[in-house]
Amino acid sequence: MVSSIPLAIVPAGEDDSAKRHQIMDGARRVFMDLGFDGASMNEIARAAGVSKGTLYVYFADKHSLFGAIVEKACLEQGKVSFNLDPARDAETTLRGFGRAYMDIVCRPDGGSTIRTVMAIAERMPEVGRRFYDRVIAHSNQRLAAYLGARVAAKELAIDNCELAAMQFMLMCQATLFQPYIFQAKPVPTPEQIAAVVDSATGLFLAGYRAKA
Amino acid sequence: MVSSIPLAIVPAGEDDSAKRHQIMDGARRVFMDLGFDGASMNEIARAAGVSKGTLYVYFADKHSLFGAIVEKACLEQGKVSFNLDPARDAETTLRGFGRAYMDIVCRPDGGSTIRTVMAIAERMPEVGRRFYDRVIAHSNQRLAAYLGARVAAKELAIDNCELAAMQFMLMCQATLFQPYIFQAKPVPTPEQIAAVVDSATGLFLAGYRAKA
Amino acid sequence: MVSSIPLAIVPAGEDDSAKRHQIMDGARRVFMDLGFDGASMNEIARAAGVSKGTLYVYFADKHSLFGAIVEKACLEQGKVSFNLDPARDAETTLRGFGRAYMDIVCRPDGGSTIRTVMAIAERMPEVGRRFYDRVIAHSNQRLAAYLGARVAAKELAIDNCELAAMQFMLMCQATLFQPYIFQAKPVPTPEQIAAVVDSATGLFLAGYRAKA
Amino acid sequence: MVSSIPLAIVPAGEDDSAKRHQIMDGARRVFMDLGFDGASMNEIARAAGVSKGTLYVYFADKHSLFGAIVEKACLEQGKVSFNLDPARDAETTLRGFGRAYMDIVCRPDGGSTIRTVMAIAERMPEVGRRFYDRVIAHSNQRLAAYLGARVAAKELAIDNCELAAMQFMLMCQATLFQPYIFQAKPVPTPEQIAAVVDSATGLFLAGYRAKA
DNA sequence: CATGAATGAGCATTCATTCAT
DNA sequence: TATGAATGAATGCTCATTCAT
Repeated sequence: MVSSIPLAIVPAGEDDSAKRHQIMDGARRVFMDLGFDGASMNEIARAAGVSKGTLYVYFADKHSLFGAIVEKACLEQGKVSFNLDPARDAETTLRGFGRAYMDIVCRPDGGSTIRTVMAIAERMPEVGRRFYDRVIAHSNQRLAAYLGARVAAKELAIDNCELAAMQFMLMCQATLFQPYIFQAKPVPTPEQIAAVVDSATGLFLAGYRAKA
Repeated sequence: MVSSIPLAIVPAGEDDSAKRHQIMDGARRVFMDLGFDGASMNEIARAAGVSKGTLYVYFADKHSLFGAIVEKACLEQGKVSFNLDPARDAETTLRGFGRAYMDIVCRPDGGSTIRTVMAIAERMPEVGRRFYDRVIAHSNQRLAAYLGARVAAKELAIDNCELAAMQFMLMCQATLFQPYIFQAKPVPTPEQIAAVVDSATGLFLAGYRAKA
Repeated sequence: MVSSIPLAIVPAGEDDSAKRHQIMDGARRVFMDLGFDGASMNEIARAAGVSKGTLYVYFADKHSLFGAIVEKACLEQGKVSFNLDPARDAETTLRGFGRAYMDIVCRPDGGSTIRTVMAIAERMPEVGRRFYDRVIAHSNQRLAAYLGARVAAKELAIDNCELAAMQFMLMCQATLFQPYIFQAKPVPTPEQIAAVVDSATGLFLAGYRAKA
Repeated sequence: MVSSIPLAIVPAGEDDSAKRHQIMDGARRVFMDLGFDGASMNEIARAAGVSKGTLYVYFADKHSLFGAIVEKACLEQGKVSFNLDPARDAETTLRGFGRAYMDIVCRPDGGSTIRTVMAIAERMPEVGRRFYDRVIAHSNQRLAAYLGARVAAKELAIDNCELAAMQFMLMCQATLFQPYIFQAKPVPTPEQIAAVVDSATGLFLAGYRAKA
């Protein structure tokens, strides 16, 4: 009797199969709209266009699926390229960074990701921590590195670049992000963002520009 | 001698009954630990030390109970008295305000409240909005009013006091609040808070102190 | 030591206390409107204007209260006096009886009693049986007795007076009672009743009048 | 020889799935025994031999399940074929109809259906109305049509055939149906039914046979 | 006797997960 | 591999009943 040797072996990296992507796409929409508890596997299966059983072929359980979604969001948000050319002057660069940063933060599913992850952080601390490290701290470090370069270039005078970077990032959110995420005001317009980012840039440079 | 006059009469408003407080205390802990969906009425009853049925004597349903708890948190957080004497100088006042503000925000159940409310804001917008108005916007307005007074006193030069107040409040959180709420770092120490608030105060005044 | 002899002893027949009546009145309305299962002790207490606890002072439980209500309804419906003078001629008497009978049967709470008792008869057979005996069979026997008298008076020729009485009573309901109780048609008007009773009387006498 | 063509294909309409029937069978027994409120979904699941969850795969909720059962009972009771050949003589036909009709009404679950539907009619009027229309009124109309044919054939002289049909149907129940449904007497024997139907037929024809 | 706060078993319903096909 | 029918534990909520006052 001939033992049948399979002609095609599933590649090890089948993790990236189209089906898996399809599931994650559907799941992301449902999780971000309804939160972890509000999302049902039924709804996710429907949104992904697969059967409920298939969900469990690709993901061990609801937690794993959610974790994978957040991981992917981390990857994507971490990949966003800001123009942080160390040779570029601070004012232009900060203005540009601020607007790009706020665009991400206030993008419908950007805000939802933050909200959804924050919501579950108490019960899934590793998910929260990972999101913080990969998205927030990562952006912060990139901006801090840029600021460090401008300090070296003598344009800026900053003691603690990470703190300064975070100060700038948070000032860019002032009056915009919190009302948006608490559903008190609609998503901010580009004009509102520009005005707040300009104000943040002004205040930042007033304090951190190197003295002549 | 027979005393037939009761010395203490239970107030007519049952809203303040001990039982109601007891339930809200237990429910707050459970809601803040597990989120709205994660908290079960069974668990809440156990935490409050009453039967499930009793919960429904005092609150119409889970939403009402949750709403009452958020409302109470709003009230308490809104009642915190900051020393915002309009005659007091900005540096001292901002330092004091910043520390007091961060103490509230980072108090174990302060952060949990913010997280829990933010988590449910998409599905219970009125709860999110109310929390934003009563807690965040309210603090912001109080600080903005103080800043306005210092502008009038010629100590500060600020265009948009509400924006400036929010910028200050957010800078006070820099590197502290987000890691804490995403479970990436433990609750900040008073020393950490003091350092960040000092930096925020310095940056703020560098930009907003009236020119001689 | 003197054993204190109570000055007022609760009379044995305290069953008829005003409170008891008050409770039964409220309970009857609720039971007849909502059925046994649909009626809650809370609603009954409210309708009766007493506290829930008081209900249990007078009645052991919900079943007992319901049983007492039905018993009372039996008593009342059994006491209704029809004009069944044995000397009166059959046509007039049957017409009168038929209308009076249908008035009772279709009276809002008459129908409700029948419906409510019938509904519960499977689970509380003794209640159903008792209602049948005291109300339906009883009316039937009274009419049968009258018919017997008219047979003796040679006006009628009937073999089985009980069967004949029941035939007449049911014919009086034709096209009126069932649609009413199944909610297919509103409660019949006196004119409708009169017409149906007249037809029943005609058919009855055509068959049972003694031949010359 | 290999047969690869399936001989029986499952029909597309899941409405007729075996599981659905199985559930309805179990549910019918429980609903008819305990009434709508008395029946619990737990009990129904047990009686049907499926899990509670499965109930909700096939029926949206308890009301839908109950409605489906009543609907099915309507269908079945409406489908019963009476021998109402318009050419057949009235006496034979009425006797046959009366017995068949009483067999249905007094069949164990016939009475239970009537009782159960009547019980819920106040709170689910559309269910009550539908049962009346499909079962009671429908039988009545078929008999009325037959009577109309015999009037045309000059065998009978009837003014209002629907009323006459109902009179006959109700007379067939005399002394049998009410005691049975109120649990005062057991289900009638065929002999008892025959006797009562014969009496009803006699009375009916005495009044409605066309005069020579 | 009368109260009404408190109870907890029971209800209808949902949903993450499994498994035969 | 993919399915979707089936499960049963868990949920929010109700209500008959009890009992300290």
